[in-house]
Amino acid sequence: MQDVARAAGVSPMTVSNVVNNRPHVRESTRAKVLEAMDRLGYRVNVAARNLRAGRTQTLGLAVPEVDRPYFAELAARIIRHARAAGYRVAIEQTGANREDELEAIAWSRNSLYDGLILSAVALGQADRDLLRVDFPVVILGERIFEGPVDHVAMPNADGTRAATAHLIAHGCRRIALLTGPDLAEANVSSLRHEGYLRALREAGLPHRDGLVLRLPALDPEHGARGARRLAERGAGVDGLVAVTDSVALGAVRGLADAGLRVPEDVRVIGFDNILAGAYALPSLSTIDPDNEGMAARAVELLVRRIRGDATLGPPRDFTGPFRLVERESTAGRRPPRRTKRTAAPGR
Amino acid sequence: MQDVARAAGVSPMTVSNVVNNRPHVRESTRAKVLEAMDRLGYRVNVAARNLRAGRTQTLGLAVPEVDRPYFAELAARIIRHARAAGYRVAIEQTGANREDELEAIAWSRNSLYDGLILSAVALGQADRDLLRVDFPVVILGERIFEGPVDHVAMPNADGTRAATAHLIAHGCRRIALLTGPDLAEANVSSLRHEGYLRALREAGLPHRDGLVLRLPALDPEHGARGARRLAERGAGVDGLVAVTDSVALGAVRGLADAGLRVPEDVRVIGFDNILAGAYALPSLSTIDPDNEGMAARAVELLVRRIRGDATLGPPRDFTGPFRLVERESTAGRRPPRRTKRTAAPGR
DNA sequence: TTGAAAGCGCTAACAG
DNA sequence: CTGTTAGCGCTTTCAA
Repeated sequence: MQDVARAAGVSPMTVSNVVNNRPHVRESTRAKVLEAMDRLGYRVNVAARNLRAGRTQTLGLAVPEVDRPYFAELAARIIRHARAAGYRVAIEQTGANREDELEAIAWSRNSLYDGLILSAVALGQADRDLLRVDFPVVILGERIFEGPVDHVAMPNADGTRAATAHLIAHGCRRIALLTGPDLAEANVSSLRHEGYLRALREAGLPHRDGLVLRLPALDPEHGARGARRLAERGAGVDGLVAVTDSVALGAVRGLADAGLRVPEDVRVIGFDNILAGAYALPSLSTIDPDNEGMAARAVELLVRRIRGDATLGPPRDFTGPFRLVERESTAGRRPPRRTKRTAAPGR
Repeated sequence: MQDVARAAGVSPMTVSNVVNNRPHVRESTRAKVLEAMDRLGYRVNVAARNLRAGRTQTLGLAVPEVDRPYFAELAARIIRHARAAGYRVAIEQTGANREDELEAIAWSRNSLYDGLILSAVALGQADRDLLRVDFPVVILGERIFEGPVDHVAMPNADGTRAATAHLIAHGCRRIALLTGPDLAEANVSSLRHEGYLRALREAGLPHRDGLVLRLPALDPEHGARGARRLAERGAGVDGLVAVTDSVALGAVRGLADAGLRVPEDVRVIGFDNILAGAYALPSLSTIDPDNEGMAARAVELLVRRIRGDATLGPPRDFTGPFRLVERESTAGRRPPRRTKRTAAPGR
């Protein structure tokens, strides 16, 4: 910048003003500076700017794994909204473990990001105090009640309850649940598990322990394996709720491997409404937790906290609406009439 | 840091040495400093460190869209390898357009990242000179011949050629191609298109214009739409090559919508070996371009360039091997007996 | 083993 | 409209 200033015959300050499109620069001066910048191939040093300005115009986004479709789609949405608000997004991968989630917060505070959106899956009630930081953080997806930071939560229990009730309404009586590891903390798996139990209770159906499988990871591989195990046990399952769509898609596969058809033999429903579910065969029924709205709200909240918006008040919990998306995997024995969607629902 | 130094009764330099785990610090001093850091809740300011050190220990990764499974999986791999080499990764989204890809390079040079891995889809031969920058860049996926930077390329043409030959070997005679927009530049779509044509030629099969569909985007939605269009045309297609797995999965769906079964009526093969293909129904045959090897090599190359490794020589092109992964979508008329194995991912 | 001095490149605040 | 001054927090260099 010094060099550009010298070359253009102005002060570094004026160069700075031009670089940042600030007003009060005469057109002729601006032109001179731009010419010099161009000639010398000048590029701002963002590190210096960040240091001086004390902010980076960058939001951190910490997710368990970038290659799980739900989080990949979430990241794309967050990036879109952040960009619209003038921020870039840096993605951190936490591997779904508590230490890395806390580490993500610690790192973020090292003046790397102006704020952090944390898609927490391993943090729980007990970590409340660790979140008591003087740094804008929004927790996404989880519900750590009364936490010291803003939350954009999913209707986990209500969603799974609706999903389970949907299967019951379609005549299923022996409904299995594929869920995740059983941590002490309330998390996606336990909350969704709860919704499943509630729906059974409300319908007066017995809860059978053998129909609940806890998978070590929420991905298609474990979904397929779990579904196969259920089928091989001969539990007579006629409905299956998976706590995520990734698991549900794997489960459909696993059932097919065991010779069971979806939805004829077993109806399957997931949670998340990932894109792949709409194009799967059969297409996957699911709970849509208003992903777009959650992303928009998380970014909006975070940006307002960063800007010190006083009208926000103390940290709050937001839980959005959900919508049951009915597709082929839970369709009636006879496929619906709308020819386009009904072709080859089985296999 | 000043504060910590004062509190511990040492100089800032000593604090710095402790923070960075440098040797030559007496144990008792280290303990004193750590205690003070802890008590004051000290956090390094990475912006300042970056400015002073002139490097950020961060690699940029520019991909068209983070939520396309191929790129999401690529990102996860790059992050893993980078972390092993002591770097973090910041992901940029280019939206698959030329301006943003060039912009990614420009931004990266603003002392934000130490190097950039660019998964270029819109840059071509004509942009060679724009890549002539004094900054470590590795291009991934594309093949801009004789470019001024390192390339880790995919065996695009050879892969699609093998995929097409595979269909021919299975008796397909009217093989369609679902490819991407037809840019002037050589890109994924055009290179894979070329491989398809070569295989037809080598088998003495006629090339029919009506069997090649150029989709506006390489996603399941357009894949499904394209496949439906082909089916409705009554082109009598018995095989289908898609330039990516995402398109192929959509195509299977579209064919089903049109009442065609895969593989019985139409055999389908994709390219990329994304995870979802292994768990789809039917599981998707595909070309595996050694994704793991490509990611490892890209990171290794970039890191060596950053470190100024002189043994590397001038920029080079690397093209890895590929492997045809045969799954249900191209299986013989009778599905194979080994149901278990077909679901196993070819990772 | 520790410390002092200097400056990375930029911009806020104010002066001209 | 443009320039001067000062310093963000850290680390490289060299001396003690």
